[in-house]
Amino acid sequence: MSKDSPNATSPSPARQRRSSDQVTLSQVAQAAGVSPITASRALNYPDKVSDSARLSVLQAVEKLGYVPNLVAGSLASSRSRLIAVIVPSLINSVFVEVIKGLQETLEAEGYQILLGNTDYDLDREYQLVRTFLGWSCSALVTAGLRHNKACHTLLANWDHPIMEVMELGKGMDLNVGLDHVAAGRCMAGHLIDKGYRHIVYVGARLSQDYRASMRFDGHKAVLKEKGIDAPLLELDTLGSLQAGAEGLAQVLAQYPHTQAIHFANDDLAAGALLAAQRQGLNVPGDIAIAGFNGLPLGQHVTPQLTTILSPREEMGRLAAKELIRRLSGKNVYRRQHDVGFTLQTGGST
Amino acid sequence: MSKDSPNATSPSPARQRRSSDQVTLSQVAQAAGVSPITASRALNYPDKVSDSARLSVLQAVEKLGYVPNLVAGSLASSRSRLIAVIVPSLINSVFVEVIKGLQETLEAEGYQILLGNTDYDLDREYQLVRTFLGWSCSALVTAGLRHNKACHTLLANWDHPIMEVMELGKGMDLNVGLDHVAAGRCMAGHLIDKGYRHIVYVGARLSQDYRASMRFDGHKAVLKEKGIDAPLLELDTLGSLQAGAEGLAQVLAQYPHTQAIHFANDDLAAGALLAAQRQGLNVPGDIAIAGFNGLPLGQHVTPQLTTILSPREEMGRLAAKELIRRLSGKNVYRRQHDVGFTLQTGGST
DNA sequence: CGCTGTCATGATAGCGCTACCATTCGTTTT
DNA sequence: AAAACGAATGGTAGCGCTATCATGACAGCG
Repeated sequence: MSKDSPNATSPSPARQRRSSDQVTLSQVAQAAGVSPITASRALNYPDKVSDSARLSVLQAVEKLGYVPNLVAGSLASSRSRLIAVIVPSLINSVFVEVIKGLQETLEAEGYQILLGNTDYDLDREYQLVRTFLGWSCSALVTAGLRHNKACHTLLANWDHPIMEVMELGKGMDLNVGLDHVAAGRCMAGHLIDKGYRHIVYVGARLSQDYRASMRFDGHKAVLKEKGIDAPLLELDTLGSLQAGAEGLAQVLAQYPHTQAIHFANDDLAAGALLAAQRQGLNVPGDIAIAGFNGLPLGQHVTPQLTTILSPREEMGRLAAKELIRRLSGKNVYRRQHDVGFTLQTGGST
Repeated sequence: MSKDSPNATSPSPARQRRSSDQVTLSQVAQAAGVSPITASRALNYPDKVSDSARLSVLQAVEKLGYVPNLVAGSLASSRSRLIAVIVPSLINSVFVEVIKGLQETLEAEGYQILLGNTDYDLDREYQLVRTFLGWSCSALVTAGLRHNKACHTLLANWDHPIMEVMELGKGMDLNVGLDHVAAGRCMAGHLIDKGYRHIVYVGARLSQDYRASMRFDGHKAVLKEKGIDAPLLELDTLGSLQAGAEGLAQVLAQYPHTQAIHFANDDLAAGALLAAQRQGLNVPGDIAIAGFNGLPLGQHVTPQLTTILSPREEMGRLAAKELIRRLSGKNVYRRQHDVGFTLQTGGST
């Protein structure tokens, strides 16, 4: 008579399925003496059920050790509380700080982060975006305004918020960042003001780190306005202290008259500064050094590094706040937010 | 007679649902002239269908711009290709490097990372674990062997791989890390060998960063064996260059006879070293300084920092490889992997 | 020639949850 | 007093995909 056992003479096909033996919401509902849908509401919209219902559901959850199946919930509601975050690199601490800002704000609102790393490859970015869309993410955060064609098309047809961070410009949807051309101009202006005329810009893999090349554009423009030549030295390694040391050596060899070096970031600049120190060069007497980012390290070397402070965690936090605002259905008045930057002059220039 | 629906005379209630207007696999199948299940197989198990079927499905995918709904797939198969990664901090670059190692290996195998940050709070960890289990993650990676009771129970009943990284010991399942007590012994031994006798250990928030306090345990044991006192200075800030500078000042004030400082990590140590430099102190003549981690910065300061190199990215890569091995059903012979560490002597001791 | 095994394909039935409506009941409105 | 309303709850039907079993075709084998 009993049909559940494997050896019974089952009349109908009685297809069985791996039943995953997880506690389900229905079981919770049964234990609480309510319908499944009421149990669902008790957990997701607590003020839509009576106090007594809510209480008995929560007790049943506790008693049975129920863990909600978010996959099922997302499928049914097509909402996921997942936020895709795509960055070009995790080595570069700059992106990590933005992630941190995003993280602390989003997690507090109950969102989880799906992390993707493109390694500066736009095709890789497209693949990641495809995958993430498949997870019905609530929103997508990506570093930078540049995407390949397929990616752009995909995102343009996607009806969830898209937040592009790091740089400022006409994005697909929301945008939080800073103006890198202006930052480049700012530092070049500072170097000019200090009286330097032979200035070399040193970057690492500018085709990848195109924000650094935007800063060079700003730098070059200022020098051009003054009728000064703007030589560029591009290193073929990732930005690092080591690369900075090498950059210094190459500049001294190729441009012996150089008075100041404008590095694309603080890792390079600090590397050069420490290398100069080891070689007994006087900074800024023999050579002035400037960076970008405002890493803590720059404030602990002697002389202190002249740099441009970019509010990275703040950028992440602001981006997260704007996303949350949008996701909770509030009106968005400004799609674009400039977080700005600050010139931080140290003894190195 | 006619209900609210725009045009049709629907006899039954004909409940409608937000149809999300996404291209579905069924549509792809129809366009390709096969059944949905064959389309599914063509995408997930390409060698289980005929060449012609696979081709027409792929063409239909391309033509319709189909993006697989991974949520639905996961619900049906109870597999997700998501890996939960839980770390205590993103400020500390050490964890980021482990994440990086995990990331590059897992992403290459088609897994995505769900990132969680506990801020050194075990209750927070429990919440994150609960959430992540709800996503039917394929595996979970967590930094450290310590969990609260609820978390432990939850994980013990979970039938997916669990990887605990950073430290070495009897874990719940898989474990990749290094022996922090031994690392502490190693550095203390080095300092003793160098002839130092007045040695202070300086850490930051040791109750949170209990791995640093394990290193202190090793340190203390060695000193005790030699009959030497092992004073401890605990700072109440997070480890940073700034905190290192403060640590140095406090040690000099409280323990004026100190010959060497064993810092819990390189951030602190480098901060102290740079501060010593600014103050005109001779390192190691006036005070010797040692750290832990082997951050690049340590190799660029003068004198070079004596430290213990921990293979962080390698730890992430190895953990990922072991997980993948397990997830693909292979036998696991060793549940525990010691990635070891290397004493790197510089001029600072 | 029938039996068995392999391959490609399909029909069916869920995975666990929530959107959508319907129902009930007590309260307010006219 | 009848009608209208809102709050709490429940029944039903999917969300889009895949596990399971069933089927038909064809090859190998005694």
